[in-house]
Amino acid sequence: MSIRVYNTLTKTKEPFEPVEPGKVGIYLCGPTVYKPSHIGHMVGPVIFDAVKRYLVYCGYQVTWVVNITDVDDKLIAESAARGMSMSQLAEEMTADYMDNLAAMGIDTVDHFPRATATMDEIIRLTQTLIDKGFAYAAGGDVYFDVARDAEYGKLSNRSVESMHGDGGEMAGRKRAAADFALWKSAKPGEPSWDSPWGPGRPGWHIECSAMSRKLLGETFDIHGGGLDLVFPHHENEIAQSECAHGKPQAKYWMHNGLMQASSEIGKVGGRATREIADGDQAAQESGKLGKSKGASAFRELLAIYAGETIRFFVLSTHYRRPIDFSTERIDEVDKGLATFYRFFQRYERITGESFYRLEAPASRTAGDSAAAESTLPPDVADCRQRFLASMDDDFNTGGAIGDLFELVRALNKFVDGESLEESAKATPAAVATFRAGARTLRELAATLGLFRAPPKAPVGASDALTGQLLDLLAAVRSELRKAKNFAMADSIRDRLAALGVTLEDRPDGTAWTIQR
RNA sequence: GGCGCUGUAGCCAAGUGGCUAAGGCAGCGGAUUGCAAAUCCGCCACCGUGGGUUCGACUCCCACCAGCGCCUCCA
Repeated sequence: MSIRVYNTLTKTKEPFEPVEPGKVGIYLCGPTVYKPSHIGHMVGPVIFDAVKRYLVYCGYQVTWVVNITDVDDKLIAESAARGMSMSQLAEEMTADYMDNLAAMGIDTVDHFPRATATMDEIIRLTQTLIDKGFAYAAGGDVYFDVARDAEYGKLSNRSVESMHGDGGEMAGRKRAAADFALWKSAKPGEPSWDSPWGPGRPGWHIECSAMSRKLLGETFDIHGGGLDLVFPHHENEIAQSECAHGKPQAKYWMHNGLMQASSEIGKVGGRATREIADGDQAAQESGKLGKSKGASAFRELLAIYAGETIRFFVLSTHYRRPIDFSTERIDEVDKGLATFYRFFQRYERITGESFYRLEAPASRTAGDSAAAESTLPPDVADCRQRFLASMDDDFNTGGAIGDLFELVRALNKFVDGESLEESAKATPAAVATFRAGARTLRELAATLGLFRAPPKAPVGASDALTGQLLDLLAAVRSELRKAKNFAMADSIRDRLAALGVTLEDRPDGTAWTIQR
C-alpha cells in the first residue's frame, strides 16, 4: 500500500519516500509568459494538481510551487514587437495563465514565484558557482563550465562529448560549446538588473534553481515538467543546483508526455504523412503544439468546453504518455463524463440533496474506516481498492478513471435493483447504503479534482423563463400522454430534440436537459 | 548520427509472466419503456512483425517494421 513513482533520473518506478517524513515539496516548471497559454501549458498543472490532491489525501503535507519566468529573450522580443514594456507583457500573460488555471479548477498551487522577484537569489547563486569554480565570467556574461561537472548529463543520459551544437551566438565567449549562460549582459535598450558582472539578466535555467531553493530548500521531493524540458533545461538546473549546494536537487523527477496537435492529415498514416510533410504547411501543424502555429489560445478552447471536460480528457491518459489533441477526442470523453452528471441528477432525485453537497472522507484513512464501517452497495469497496491501487502506481489516473466508471455502474445497478427511484419501494436502509456508495465516489473523484462543483450550465439553461417554458411543455406533454395522444407527445419530444433539448420520461415525471 | 519513447478491439485507452486482457466512445442484441431517452445485462481484441528465454509471454531479451520526442525556442 505504498505509492510508487517513475523517476526520470533512474528510469524506474521507485517507492515514494519524501526527504522529510510526512512532507512533500513539488516544483513544477511553469510558463515563460510571453504568449497566451495553449492547452499544452495546462497539462502539467492538471496532472500535478491531481498528484498534490492525492498526496494530501494520503496524509502528506504538500507544498507545490509553480514558477513564472517573466524575463527571457522571448519576452524581450515579443514586447518589442508589441511596443510595450517587458513587465507589461509579462503581467498581461501571467494574468492569462492565472485565469486559465482558475477555469480548470487548479487552486492547489501554494507559490507562484517570479524570476524578476528572485533576482537577488539568482545573482547570489551565480556568484556561488563562480566562487566554487563551476562558472566563469566572460565579457559581462557568466557561463556554467560544463567540463567541471562530472555528473553533467545524468538526467538526460548524454555525454558532453556527444553534444555537437555550435554553441549559439555567444560561442566566442564560451570555453566550450556546451557551456550555458547563467547571466547575460544587456544590450542597449534591453531590460537589465545590476550585478557584479555588469547590467544584465539571468540565463534561462538559473531562475528555477534559485526559486526552487528559495521556497523548497536545497533538496526537495518532486521536480516536474514536460518531457521536452529534460534537456537542456532540467539537466542544466541539476548541474547548477547540485554544484552550488553539493547535494541532490530533487529526489524524483517526473516528466509528463506532451500534448500533440492531431490534424486529419496526421491521422492518415505513416506513408501519407511522410509524403505530404516535406512541403505542406498543414502537415507541419500536426506535431508539437509549442512549435505549431495551429495551437490556439487556451481561452478559446474554454469557450467551447468546460474546464472539467478538459481536465477529464487530460487525466484519462497516463501522464507519461503523449496525448493527441483533437476536438473529436474531447467530444468523446465529454460523452463519458455526462454519465457521471446524469448519475448526480439521479442521486438528487433519490436523496433530495445535491451530490455536490455530499460530505465525503477527505483522507485515505478516514475513507478506509468509512468503507469498513458502513454498508456499501456491492462492488463499491472493490472499486475503491482498485482506484487506490491505480493511483498508488505512479498516479495512473487513466486506470483510476476506469475504476470510477465501474463505480458509477455499481451504483446505478444498485438503484435499479432496489427500485430507489420509486419512492414506494425505496427503503431507508437501501437509500442509506446508496448514499454511502455515492460518498465513496465523491471521495475518490475529489483526489482527481473532479466533481467539486456543478458544471457551468449551458447557455440558455440559466435563463429562468426558458426553464419555466420547458417545464410547461413537459407538463402539457404529460397530459397528452395520459390521454394516449402519443403522436402529439412524440412530436413535441422530436421537435425539442431538434432544438437540442432531450426529454426523459421517468416513472415520476419528465426531465429535460439542454445539450450544448 | 547520439539519447529515449510508443505500437493492445472500428476509434481512444488501462494492464498483468499463467484464472474469463480494465474502462470509455461507436456498433449490435436483450431487459425496461406506449415509443423513446436514461439505466442495467450480453456481444465485439488471439495485445506491430519475426525470433529467443521459459513448463508457460501480450507482459522478459534480441532483431526488424512503423510512428514520435529531445540533441541548447518549447509545458
